[in-house]
Formats: sequence, C-alpha cells, structure tokens
Amino acid sequence: MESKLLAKRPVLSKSEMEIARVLWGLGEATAREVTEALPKGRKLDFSTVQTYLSRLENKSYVKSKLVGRAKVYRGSVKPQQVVREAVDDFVKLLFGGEKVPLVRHLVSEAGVSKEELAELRELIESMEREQDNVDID
Amino acid sequence: MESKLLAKRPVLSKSEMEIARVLWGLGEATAREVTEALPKGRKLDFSTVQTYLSRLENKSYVKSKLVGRAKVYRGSVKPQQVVREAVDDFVKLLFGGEKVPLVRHLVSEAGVSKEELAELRELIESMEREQDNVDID
DNA sequence: CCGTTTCAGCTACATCTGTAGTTGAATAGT
DNA sequence: ACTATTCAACTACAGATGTAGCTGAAACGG
Repeated sequence: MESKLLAKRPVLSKSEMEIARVLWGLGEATAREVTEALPKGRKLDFSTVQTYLSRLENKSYVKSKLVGRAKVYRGSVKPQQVVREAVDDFVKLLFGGEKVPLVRHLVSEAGVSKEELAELRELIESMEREQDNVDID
Repeated sequence: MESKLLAKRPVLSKSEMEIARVLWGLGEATAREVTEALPKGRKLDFSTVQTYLSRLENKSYVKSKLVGRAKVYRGSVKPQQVVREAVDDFVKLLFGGEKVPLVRHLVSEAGVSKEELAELRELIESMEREQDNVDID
C-alpha cells in the first residue's frame, strides 16, 4: 500500500522516455552513441539528444561521468522501476487504477498470437500457484 | 497492420483525458456537471473544466449543443477507440509495441488478486478457443 | 601547425499543458 | 426592477516539451 508520500522524481516526457530506453539498451553511452542507436526512422539531431540526456540527468534518471572529453551516461534508476511508475500512472489515468481492465483490453483487442496467449496462460497459472505459498514479498 | 497513414486527432493530454473520462461516465453533461462529477479530492475550477472541454472540442473528441444558454457536451469518438489509441501509444513508447511484456508486467508486479487471476485465465482461455474459429475480424 | 570535427554548456523558441481570471450577456431569485 | 448567479467566450500565464542552434575549447587528420 505504498501511497504517494515520498517526493518522486518528476515524470518523464515521451521523448525523454524514448531516450532513456535507448540508453538502457546500450547500458552506457555517449550522446553520440545514443543518437546513432535511435530506432530506424527516428531522426533526432545530436544536440537534441544531448538536451534530453541533460534533462534526464536533472531529473535524476541518469548520471554521467566524463571520459576524455565526452560524457558517458548510464541510467541511475532501475528501468523496472521507471516502467512500473509509468505503468501505474497510466493505469490510474485510463482505468481508474484497475489493472485487470487494461489486461482485458490488451488481450482482447486483437493482435495477440496463439503462442503469446499460451505464454500468458502459463504466466497466469504460475502466478496462481505462487499465490498459494503465502509468499510475502 | 494498420500503419500510421491517416491523420489522427491530436493526442489528449492527461487533464483532457481525465475530463473525457468523466464525461463518458456521464454520457452527456455541461461543464458544471462535469466539474461536480470530478472524483473526490480532485478540485478544478469550473472555468478550468470549461477550458478542457473546449480543448477537447477543438481536438474533435467531443461535440456540444446549446441547451438553453448552457452547452451540453458529449463524446464524439468512442471511448473504446480513444483508449485503444492511448494504449497503443503507450505500449509503443514503453515496450516497443509488444503487448505481452506489458501484460507480464501488469500481472506479475503484485496487486492482482486470486480472483482477478482466475478471471484473466478465463479470459485467455476463451480467447484461445475463439482463435480456433478462424474468426477474421 | 592549421583546418575540420566533435564536445559540453548555453541559448532559443514555438507549442502544449495545467490552471484560472475577466467580461458581458442571460437568467433566476426576490 | 434590481441584484446575485451563471454562462460562453476570451485572455493570461508560468512551466513543460520537442527540437535545434551557437560558442569556445579540445582533439584529430594530414
């Protein structure tokens, strides 16, 4: 029941999130490297990426060290955590905080293959099993 | 594989989405009614709500008709649809478009009760069954 | 050595967002 | 009829966002 008592990091904007994800994928990287690792079709100027990385650093999502003359960035918060927060906010906003309706939406609104369904069923079954062992986090 | 070819409505901001959801809940409503229907603890000035409703109207998410001197608003796009778009964007942004990882995240990261798990399993099973009937959309 | 590239660190700037105030007309209360 | 209330329509405005340009120093190619 961890309510919202602790002052959080400011939320990430879309673009910032995009960059953060690329950085997570690379582990460590300079602005240049992040720029080059952008997904096909997504063009951003080097200096734009620089800006986002700075903003990420101000918001304390990444830190940097100087290596030679260039800054090497890396995440300073676990992706897991960032994603969880983002998902929570999203669920709160669109589904009044209820996860199940979102899952329902995701699963029913087309686009989930037979294999994926099977995988999800597995997952759920394993969660159900896990719940029997009163597994207190 | 409906790519992004058709010019879409501009995306909704958080506050706009909030208001849209209230309006959907009411079906039809004036700015005053929406203001009063805000969830407990969420205070917004009447004129703020008015502003959001106008913005929603400009973005073509709602339409209005004059009844007496007051505007009565109602959604002009199916919530279903708006939610789908929002979810799609979100999934694209945080999970590279893959729904399954999001579902995984939602289901595993605590907070889903035994009953809900059962419900979801049902849902998935029914989807699996449904897939056997080559149910072409 | 000297031009070219490439950084970090600033600055810029149009939009969008969150939130509300102002004004003039219509209406309701008395 | 006068006043208080309530709208729609417009204005306001600071802060966030998306995106990039400029500057001076450092390093690199030849």
